[in-house]
Amino acid sequence: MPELPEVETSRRGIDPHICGRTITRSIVRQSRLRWPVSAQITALLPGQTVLSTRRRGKYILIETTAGHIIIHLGMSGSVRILPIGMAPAKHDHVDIEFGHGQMLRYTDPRRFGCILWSGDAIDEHPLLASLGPEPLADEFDTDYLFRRSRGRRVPVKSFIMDSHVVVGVGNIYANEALFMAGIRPLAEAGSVSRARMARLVACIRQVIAHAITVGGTTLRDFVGSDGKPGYFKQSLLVYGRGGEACKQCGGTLQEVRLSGRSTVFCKRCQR
DNA sequence: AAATCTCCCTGTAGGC
DNA sequence: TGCCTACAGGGAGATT
Repeated sequence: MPELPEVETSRRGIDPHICGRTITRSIVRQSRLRWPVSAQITALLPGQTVLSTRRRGKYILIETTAGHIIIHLGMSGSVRILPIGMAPAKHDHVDIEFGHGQMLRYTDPRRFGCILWSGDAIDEHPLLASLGPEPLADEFDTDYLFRRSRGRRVPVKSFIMDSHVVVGVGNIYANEALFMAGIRPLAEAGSVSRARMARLVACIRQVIAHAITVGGTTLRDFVGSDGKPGYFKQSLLVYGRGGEACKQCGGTLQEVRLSGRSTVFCKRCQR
């Protein structure tokens, strides 16, 4: 699934192809995504010019002369730049065509993503307004995470996966970061010491930063990802390895379900 | 307020 | 081999 690094890689990939370009037409073949595709995508976009793109959490924000397009890739979504006229495949739900003969094509088999419109101040959009800091931003530090965690009895894994606490930490990275930090996923967030929170912050930043550096290779040509970028398999320490041997101590990795998410950890290495 | 549950959807893996 | 079912997962919104 597209994690934050893939989303950022996608944004960087489409940016030079659409910035400064004028939209000539939008085609919505399937409007039933996470939410219905906003009517403005077809009604308002033609004639507008793309001014810039940026990313907030896992949302791609495309600024146009009339407002912003908000795109989320869900867990199976992708965006590609293709020549206008290329026949759509089964899950190619939306095309945004440009005057220079290219189009932005949105594909999403499981339709957990969304394509929405915001005509007003984008930062005040309900989906974006209360998001936590970016994991690589300066404000995501030990003080911040420690302070936010006090009084919270939720498992620390759920805590760091809460986008209101910090954005972009998906299930894979949460499992990996907690293993790297030596913290049990089910520990109460509020009971994790400041020193251990410092390690957790460092590990989250490290795993995300690493994934961004290698993420570029998996999506470089913007052919749809199959959801399992190659770099994952080889570098995963715990995710998807329940029942297998811990790479650190050799013990058997435990696997439990935590709020519906597969959670893997080592009883010996994580306390 | 905080924690937990539900739901959206389909490709894939596993069982028989 | 082929069919059938269970499962995975981001994350908002409802519920407890």
